[in-house]
Amino acid sequence: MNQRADLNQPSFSIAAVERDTGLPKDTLRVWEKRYHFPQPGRDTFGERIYSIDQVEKLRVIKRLIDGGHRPGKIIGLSIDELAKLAEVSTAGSRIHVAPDSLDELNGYMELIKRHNAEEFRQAMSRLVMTMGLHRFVIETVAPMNAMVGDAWARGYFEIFEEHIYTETIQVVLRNALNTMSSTRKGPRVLLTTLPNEMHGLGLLMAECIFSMEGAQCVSLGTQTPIYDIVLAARAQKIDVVALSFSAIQSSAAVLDALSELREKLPPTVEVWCGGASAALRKKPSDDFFLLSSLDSISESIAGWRLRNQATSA
Amino acid sequence: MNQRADLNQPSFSIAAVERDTGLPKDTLRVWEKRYHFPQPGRDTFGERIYSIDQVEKLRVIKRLIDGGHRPGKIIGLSIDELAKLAEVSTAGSRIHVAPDSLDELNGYMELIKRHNAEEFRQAMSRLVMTMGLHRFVIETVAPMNAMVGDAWARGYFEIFEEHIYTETIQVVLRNALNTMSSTRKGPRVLLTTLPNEMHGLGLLMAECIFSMEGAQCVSLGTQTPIYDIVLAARAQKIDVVALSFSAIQSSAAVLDALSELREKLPPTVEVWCGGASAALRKKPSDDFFLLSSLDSISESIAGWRLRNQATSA
DNA sequence: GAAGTCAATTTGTCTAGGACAAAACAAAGA
DNA sequence: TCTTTGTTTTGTCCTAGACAAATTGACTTC
Repeated sequence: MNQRADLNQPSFSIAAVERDTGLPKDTLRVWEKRYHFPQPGRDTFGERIYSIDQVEKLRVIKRLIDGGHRPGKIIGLSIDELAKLAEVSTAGSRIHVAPDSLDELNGYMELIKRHNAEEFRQAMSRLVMTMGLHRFVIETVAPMNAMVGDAWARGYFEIFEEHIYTETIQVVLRNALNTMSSTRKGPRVLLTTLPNEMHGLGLLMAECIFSMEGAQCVSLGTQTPIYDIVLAARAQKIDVVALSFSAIQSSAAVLDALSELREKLPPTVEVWCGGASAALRKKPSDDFFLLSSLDSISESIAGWRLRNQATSA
Repeated sequence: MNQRADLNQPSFSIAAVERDTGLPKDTLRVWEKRYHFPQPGRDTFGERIYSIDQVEKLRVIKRLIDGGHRPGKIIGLSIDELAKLAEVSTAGSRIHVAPDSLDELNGYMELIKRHNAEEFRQAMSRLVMTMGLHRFVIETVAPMNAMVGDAWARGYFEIFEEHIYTETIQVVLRNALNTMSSTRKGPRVLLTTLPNEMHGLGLLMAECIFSMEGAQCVSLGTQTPIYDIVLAARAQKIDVVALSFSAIQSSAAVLDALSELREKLPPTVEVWCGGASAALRKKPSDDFFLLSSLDSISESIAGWRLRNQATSA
């Protein structure tokens, strides 16, 4: 219920921790028993109170687990050791940008950090104009998302700075989308996220690419129940359901949901999935088609056109 | 884990039911004990298996509960009785609009119901042009929000239709916002919602009115932790923090949070609150200033200007 | 008749400890 | 190097009970 009990030392209920970290209550309790972390205090009613430090450590741990580490091995480590581990494991992974543009991107990050929100917005708007929307999304927004995520995990960014970043990019992308005239030639694509997935920026980026490839996009925003995705697909005569996943959710839940969606959707409607979630890459599945990157949307649409050139109007 | 036990009769694990209905696992188990519904079967491992009928009934029940009914009274009813109840419950409620424009608004609702999403969007865009943004927000969007909410509670609208409505209005409003040049004269206003409050449409409507009154808006989107609102207010040199509340949250939690926010914010920064939440109207409070309607934003800004004409640049 | 107070009921969410399948790992064999 | 086996780890489910917060209903007061 209450998120902080004391004045200067904010504290979290188990439900709040679940919301903030993505770790289910059951898991939090069983970790406490098995690994002796986190060891929350108790309030007057015997209910767990997590400190801000514990929540932050849990977030780092969650991130590492999503990246392939195992709970038992890392839970005992200190914050510093975890941070070191995080750097090592992120170092060799994505964020593959040309080194020179990396400097440029870091410059934009600095704008946010120095709270020049307006200047940042103008810089982004200018970039869309000069690079074009397609390159802007793929070469600027995508890597910056990763950088902002890292900066936040490392404690360099505050939550509100991430919010300002997200909001600004959203404004710029939506503005660009508005200026695009809608075609009537491509596949009808329904864009949304499953329940519990609240990150809408990936969705918006996908919508940009889809639209530029000539798809007719219908966005439902975030968190649409499976049953309603099915209803919407029927009502809107959808060809492709495109879903976006961030890294937070548990693999089992994601795959389960996708299997249910596939089952309830007419066989002619395709399911395309993209995003950072490791769940999508675990095993090849017949339940959905994996968009391995934003780039692959173009090819996928071309493929769809080939498959459907006979039937499509 | 497994979603189906039988071939033609899909069945749901407790996790799947939680995802599809929004009812927490704990609640599902305690309902079973107290009200003897739902009474799921068990698989070989003794785990609950819910039938599709049970899930559907749960969805209806959830909707009625969100609409103010109480679990104990309605869980025993049959599907038909529940459906009847849903129609009656919202029959005579608020929504105060001129009767002639009511017909017009109903016409727009019909567009969504008939899934002419594109036509609806165009109609809305046209309205902004002819009425002007100010009147559009207050005379069209505000009452339509209420109508859509009612339609959903009555079961006339599906969730996905509400999503399409929200998404469309958002596109139209953001587009209108973009075409507005930013001034440098008015108060700097930070717009956001507290954690657990995910409805962003009210925020966007407020941002439209604020901007037209010459305020310099900084939006953080939804769900900003209190501590980060304070940080952002300092970093962005904010004069007014504007918060939006929908009806869902509990009064105590809202008032608690507002009191905490007021305490941590510098005294010079004002807190303005608006939205449907009953919590705001319970008692007059020194912690915040109540924006009783969207109209009152204009007067409030005028008042702020008077108070600050000496100090403001 | 409207509004406030207080007790009784309802309802959601937390607690505890235990169980077990599925996933991940490690070690042996082909 | 690749499969196959056994072992450990790990997440999610189970039961049963407790209790505060929210709601209701009866009662009193202005």
